Amino acid sequence: MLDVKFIRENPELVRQGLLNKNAKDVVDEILQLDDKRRSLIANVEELKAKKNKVSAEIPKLKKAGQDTTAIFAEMKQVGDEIAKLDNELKEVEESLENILRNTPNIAHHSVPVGKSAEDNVEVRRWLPDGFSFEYDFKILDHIELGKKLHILDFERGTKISGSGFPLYTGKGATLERALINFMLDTHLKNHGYTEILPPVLVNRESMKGTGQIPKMEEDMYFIEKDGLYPIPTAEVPITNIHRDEILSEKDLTIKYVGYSPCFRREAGSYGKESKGFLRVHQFNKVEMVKFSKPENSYDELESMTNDAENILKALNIPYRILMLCTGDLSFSAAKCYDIETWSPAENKWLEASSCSNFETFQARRANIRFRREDSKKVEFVHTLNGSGLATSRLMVSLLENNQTPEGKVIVPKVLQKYTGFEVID
RNA sequence: GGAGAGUUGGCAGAGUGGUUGAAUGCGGCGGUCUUGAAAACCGUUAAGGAUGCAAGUCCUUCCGGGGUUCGAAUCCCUGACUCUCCGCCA
Repeated sequence: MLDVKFIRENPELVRQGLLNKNAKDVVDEILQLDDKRRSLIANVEELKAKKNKVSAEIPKLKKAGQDTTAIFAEMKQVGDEIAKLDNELKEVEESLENILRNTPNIAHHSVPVGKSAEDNVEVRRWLPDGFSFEYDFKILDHIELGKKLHILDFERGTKISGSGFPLYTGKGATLERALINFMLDTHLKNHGYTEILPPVLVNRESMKGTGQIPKMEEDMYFIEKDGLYPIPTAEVPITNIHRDEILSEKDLTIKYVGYSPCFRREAGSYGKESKGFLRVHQFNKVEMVKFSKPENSYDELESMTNDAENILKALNIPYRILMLCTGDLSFSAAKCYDIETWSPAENKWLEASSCSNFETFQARRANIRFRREDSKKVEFVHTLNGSGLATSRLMVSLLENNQTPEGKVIVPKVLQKYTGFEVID
């Protein structure tokens, strides 16, 4: 959520920011409502001050035995007037809040201006030693490999739950679990994160806090009976750990990492992009979340991206880093790096991670603040998160890049102590 | 699922309709004393909003929402959560 005060003071900057993000220009609408709001506040507070003053006098008058009938009548009127203005104010505030909650974050100045994914900028790429985009044997895709090696069973997954619910079997299940553990261990031991194992059903407040609601409501599963949402990412419960809290400056940066299954309806997105693992309703993800001081958040974004990259380097998977342009940034993000891994069978790059800085956008929604040591002032923190990483997309690249001409899959060295086997055949 | 009790400031805990934003204790911060520290003593210690250059002034908030009243932390309704007992159960 953007700060009204900031919009009031920098209307043109915000206007341009919204345009760059392909969003509707709501600046004037916001400013009008804000004006109305402030004038109503001035009126109603004046009346309230009067009410308070008189109310304090009444016990004294009563004690002195004076007749208070006239005052009561007058105060009744003041009370009615206050109620009326309060109602108006509430309506204005609700409209304002409604617009603000549906207005995206604006991008950091370092983000390239652009319309769509085509304008994203490749920042760097990393290829394993001896890697080539040319293969001297026929590459199988992850679905064929999964079937042949009896490690992925999409048909039975569909029988059990419906399309988009992958079933891992045998060494496939073990490999998945190994991957999760390897990623968690790396972030804990090498990158200094604290592990979290969060609830996977959350309440509405939490979904609002991280910005999935109201804008993305259609893409969320919802358990009506209990008013709970299966999480689309561990970002939601982990960021909400500190909702409505004032953190100590000395505790920042807080770095959490957690594994969770992720649930997404992906409403209306069936088709060629959705075969196998490319788009699923349930997948596993290890998520990194940071709570940072504003002045450090962009350094933290770089290091978080590196943390995710280190996983891919260790797994020997080719990847590239894209800086998303303004038009392709998600609703809440001010800056974002996508990490894409290479799929030889698809012959393209697949998004496996997104590392974003939300600045104060989520913190303002979720009311996450910290107190400065010296000035004792309270400020919003910056929140960041990044996948580290999503195993389903990663699994595509992992299987395809490690296949042999005979159609076996070599388990990457770093995973072997987790899997207990070196080859899947 | 059934019955009951509760939710007050960083924490503990008073307060059942009228200067209560809220006693008291603990904790935190500042000071006096001390070579330093402890103890003791004194002071201070919520967040948000409106207005103002500022100092300040004012408003809101005692779990959330609604109501009664001239006036609500206090009374009524409702929702969430916590605890105890019973039932059920990984």
